[in-house]
Amino acid sequence: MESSSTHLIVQALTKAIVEHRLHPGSKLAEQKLANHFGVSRTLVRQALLQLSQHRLVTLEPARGAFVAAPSVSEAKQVFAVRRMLESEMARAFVHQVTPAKIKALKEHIAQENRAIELEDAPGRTELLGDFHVRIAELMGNAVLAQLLGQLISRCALITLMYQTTGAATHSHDEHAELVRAFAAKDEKLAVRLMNEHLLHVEENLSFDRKIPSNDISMALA
Amino acid sequence: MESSSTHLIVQALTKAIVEHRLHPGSKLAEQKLANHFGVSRTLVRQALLQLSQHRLVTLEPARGAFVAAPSVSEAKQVFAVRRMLESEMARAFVHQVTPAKIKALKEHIAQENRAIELEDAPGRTELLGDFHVRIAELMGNAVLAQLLGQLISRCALITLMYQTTGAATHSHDEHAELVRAFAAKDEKLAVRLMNEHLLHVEENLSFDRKIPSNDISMALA
DNA sequence: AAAAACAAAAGTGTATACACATTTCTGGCA
DNA sequence: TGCCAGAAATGTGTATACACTTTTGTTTTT
Repeated sequence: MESSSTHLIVQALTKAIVEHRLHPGSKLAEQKLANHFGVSRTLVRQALLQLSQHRLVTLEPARGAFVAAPSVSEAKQVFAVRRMLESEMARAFVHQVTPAKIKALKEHIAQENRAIELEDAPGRTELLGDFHVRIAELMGNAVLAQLLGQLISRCALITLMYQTTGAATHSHDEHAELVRAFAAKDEKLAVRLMNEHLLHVEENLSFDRKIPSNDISMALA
Repeated sequence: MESSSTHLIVQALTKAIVEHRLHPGSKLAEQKLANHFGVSRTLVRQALLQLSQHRLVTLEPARGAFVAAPSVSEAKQVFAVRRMLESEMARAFVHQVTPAKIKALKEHIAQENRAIELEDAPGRTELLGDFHVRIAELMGNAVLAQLLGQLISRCALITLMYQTTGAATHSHDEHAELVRAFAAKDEKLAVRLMNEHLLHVEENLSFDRKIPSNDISMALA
């Protein structure tokens, strides 16, 4: 893992965006970020470039960087891709389950539980997303895990805006159900549950809200 | 589409890598590239950073950039992801075929044909990969199309090294078969053909070769 | 002659400088 | 008052500078 200065900035900004401390549309001025992180604009620019590739920020020529505000249609496309990818991931996972893997997933779900009970919204959302990445990791497919991670943080920009506690516990329940299907090695059921789960997540989003912009130094403090 | 200076460099290098004019492992010295493109190191660095995110180059701290040399296991993971994604893409595509879309795919296949007859290896490989991206585009899912494009150019680093003319025509035939299944709206067949097609592509790679390094100015001339 | 130590060269990592574009502010004019 | 024009301020885009690291080549030592 690269732990360069640039990477730290990327992580910090990603966290701030995904945890919704930086709102979609907010301007990310290079010098302000540079001051905040105590580095030169050079490193900030590198970080912003990376984030724009992850689609968490958009770069407008000669105008600067802004926190991305994915359109409804883009969000739906991302979810469509997730359903394609993850339903097949579920199918493949069933064929390689082991007691250890089930145990790992159950532990993850226990963590989700804690976050939900504590009403820890950022931690909750992170864990709910990581569940899917964890499956990919347990399959030993790093490429899949990384891809999924990006898709999910891209979704997070949207889901976090609208996901309520109710929707969160619903997701959590479906994760548990999914793990039971895995444990039973029931391929068809697992695939169906994953598909429905993702459809539910998507349905629970209300695609029509206004989001106020925000100040950088506030959000990163 | 952004047509900034940086983007032009990314495209030029991507093309050179995918077309195998720059061999895996080759050093990409910043100043040499800067001289070649007539810009400063700044822009070259940005381009290399982007390419490293696309996994076409690897950045070694304090040592520089090198054309990526994906490991066998990484290649297999990429193919596994492609099978997951594309078999479901095929399924979804069947449910939204139109005569116009079939026509578009047939035209693409005609292009493939020309490239194969002309023994135009780079063009051939590009077209064979683009076939899959074209499907995603016809589905109107830009996210899917972009994701697939990256996966495929990542594969290209490998396939191009080992793919023979024979394998290429084989791929081409399977594309045609796939389109027939689409036209017949035969979901099961389309999904199966796509899966088998990708398995064949993967099987046709021989994962044990030596690749010589290469010089920059030669390759880009 | 081979290996180790040192010196020179080349290259990367980060900061800074400056040209140019955009935004914001101000003053004049209708 | 409201609006437009122009000027100051702010901010981005690219080049350059410089410290530090790696590599390469040379000399010394065994």
